[in-house]
Amino acid sequence: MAPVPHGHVTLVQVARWAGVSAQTVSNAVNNPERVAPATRERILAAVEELGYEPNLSARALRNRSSSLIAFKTRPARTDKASLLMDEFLYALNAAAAEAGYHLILCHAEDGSANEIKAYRDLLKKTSVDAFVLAETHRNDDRVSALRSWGVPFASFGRSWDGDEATSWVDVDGRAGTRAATEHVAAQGHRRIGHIGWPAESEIGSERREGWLEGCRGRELETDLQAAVADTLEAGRQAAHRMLDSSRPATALVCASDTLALGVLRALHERGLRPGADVAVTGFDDSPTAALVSPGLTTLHQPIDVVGRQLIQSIDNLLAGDPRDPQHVLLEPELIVRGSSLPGPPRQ
Amino acid sequence: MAPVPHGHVTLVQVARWAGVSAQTVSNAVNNPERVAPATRERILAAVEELGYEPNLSARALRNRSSSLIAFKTRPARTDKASLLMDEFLYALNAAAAEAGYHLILCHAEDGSANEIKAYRDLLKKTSVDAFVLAETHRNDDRVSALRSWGVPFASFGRSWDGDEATSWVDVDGRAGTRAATEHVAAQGHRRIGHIGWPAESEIGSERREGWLEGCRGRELETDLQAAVADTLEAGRQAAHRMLDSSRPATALVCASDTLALGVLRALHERGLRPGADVAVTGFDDSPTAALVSPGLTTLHQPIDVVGRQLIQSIDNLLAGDPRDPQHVLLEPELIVRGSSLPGPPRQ
DNA sequence: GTCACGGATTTTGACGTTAATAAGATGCAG
DNA sequence: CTGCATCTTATTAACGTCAAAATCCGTGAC
Repeated sequence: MAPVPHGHVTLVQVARWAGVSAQTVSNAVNNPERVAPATRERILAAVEELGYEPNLSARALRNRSSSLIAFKTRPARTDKASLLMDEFLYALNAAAAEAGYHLILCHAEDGSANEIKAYRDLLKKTSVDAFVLAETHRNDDRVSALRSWGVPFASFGRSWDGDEATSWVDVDGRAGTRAATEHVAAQGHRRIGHIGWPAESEIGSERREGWLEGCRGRELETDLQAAVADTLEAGRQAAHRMLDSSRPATALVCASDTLALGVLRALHERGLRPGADVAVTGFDDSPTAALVSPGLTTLHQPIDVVGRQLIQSIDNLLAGDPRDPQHVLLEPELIVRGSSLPGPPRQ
Repeated sequence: MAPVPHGHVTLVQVARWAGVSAQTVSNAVNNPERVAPATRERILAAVEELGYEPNLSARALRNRSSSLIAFKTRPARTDKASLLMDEFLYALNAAAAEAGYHLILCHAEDGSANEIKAYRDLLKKTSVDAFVLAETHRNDDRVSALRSWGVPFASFGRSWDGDEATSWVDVDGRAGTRAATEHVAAQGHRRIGHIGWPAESEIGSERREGWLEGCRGRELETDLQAAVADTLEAGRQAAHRMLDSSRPATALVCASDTLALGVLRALHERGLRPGADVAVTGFDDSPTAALVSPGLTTLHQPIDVVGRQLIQSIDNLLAGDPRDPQHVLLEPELIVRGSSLPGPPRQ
């Protein structure tokens, strides 16, 4: 199986074994067409036999390219419900591995200056091939920094500055929220409120737009709306306000599961039943959404597709593919659970 | 600020700038004591001025050591409440960065054979310095593989085989569960049930032991116990059984937040109030625990300490530190919320 | 039979770093 | 003033890989 105990097998050893020069082995591995079929076969057999794997450090040194893709993790805020970044990281890593890349993690304290410094350091030190950004926003310093360095990158989150040159993959929050709104409207709700984020948030604005579109499509009023921080407590208070209104909401479409869970808490405090009395929807399909009683209707992001697409884009970029910047907008999937359905709460 | 636009700065350039040889620059950076103070100062100024960062690929090639630590991500199971691995990854990466390492992610489909293959490939290709394992279990193939290759590693999760040679960091599930049990006993509960995992799970067994110890310390009966899969549905059903008993439980101590959420669902179905009617506790302090109503009493794992300790251990290992394998058992912290307190549910 | 062509293979050198070793400078004892 | 130890700096070579250039060899044209 593994005839070599340790002592990494190198090109030269394979070459000796196959009775050719090191360069020919290199060619057999990287440019098969340059090598005569018979020789190639013999070499590949040797590679197999000896368990040769090219040394990436040497390759990186020689080629100035490491097949490393960098991604910066961020603290898992425990007051948020969403596992999105965890799932994203897994999906991204799986896609990277499939395409022959490795993911290297970057660490920086909060603040884009720190982050940019960390990127630059990593770049100098390791010749990473590309970066993946997440949670981009308007006037994102990271984008301009990476662009000014000429480093390939792709982002999970569209380029909000109308920057056509950036490859990105995003999930259509507007379409998702509209779908949620139309879903509750289809259950007969006419007073549909929206609890979202402040206007500074591009993502929040998109989701609010979706709710507006959903309401307008059915000629429903859109006076019940709140723009609050993404915390459970903020959602709870906003829900109370909308239920205290003279013409209270019978459905609340939220910009996140966290906010929706705040709504559920408010309903609980008022002795109202989610679904039966007030329909509630969230966004992100966090684990919590499936675990609360009744289950929370929410929007699921096709995160594995996002990962694959980003790697795909980076692959194109690195290959110098002419049809360069790709822009991919994916539809989230509405997951209907008890919180938006009338009748006895079901799971 | 950055006088060099791109074109990585190398040792030789710094050397030229400072009027010394490349080796002297290398020494100034890595072995300051070998260089005369005045020269050192001049060189470090040049390093600063030119923004020199050592190229890790070249270093890895030369030294056969990359300052890379590998960690395998696993799929984020969306039916689980816990963000533990997400938080862990962040903590580990932060600690690694602080100590001058980088985290490289490893991908493998489920199954320890795949995982071991992935480890071996990574090792051959990148000369990673060390591995971090998580969720170790009895007869863990990964441990024997890594040991047989002579690769340094440390694990989050103790070595269940009584293997003294492995460095590990773990959280004391037994002490945690005992604390939870004693906490509900202190609220006056006398019929305390336990919903945990099957005996194959070492972690589950530890937690069950903690409950047993807590009960025995107060001479309470221990007949109400269940060993089930870690799903919400299993927790729900187990709770129903224990509440259908002729002498039903008034408190349920669970091995995970997921199970505890199943219990909450069962209570909801029965019209019982968590805390007031039946005390419930979980384990892991998942985001969900803080977000449900009432909040779920649970045990918080000091995950940042785990990360730092693991990197510390690896650092020692790599330094060839003689006081080699470190074993660190940390206490989880009991977070008391409404689900285990009598009276009106509070948050 | 010579020569040009082209495919297959090898040689050479460089990527940036550092261990090992050599060389140079300084000081001090004899 | 010679010789030797000490401290500092420089030279050499190697880590494994691969692009570029050089070499080799067989084919076919003239």
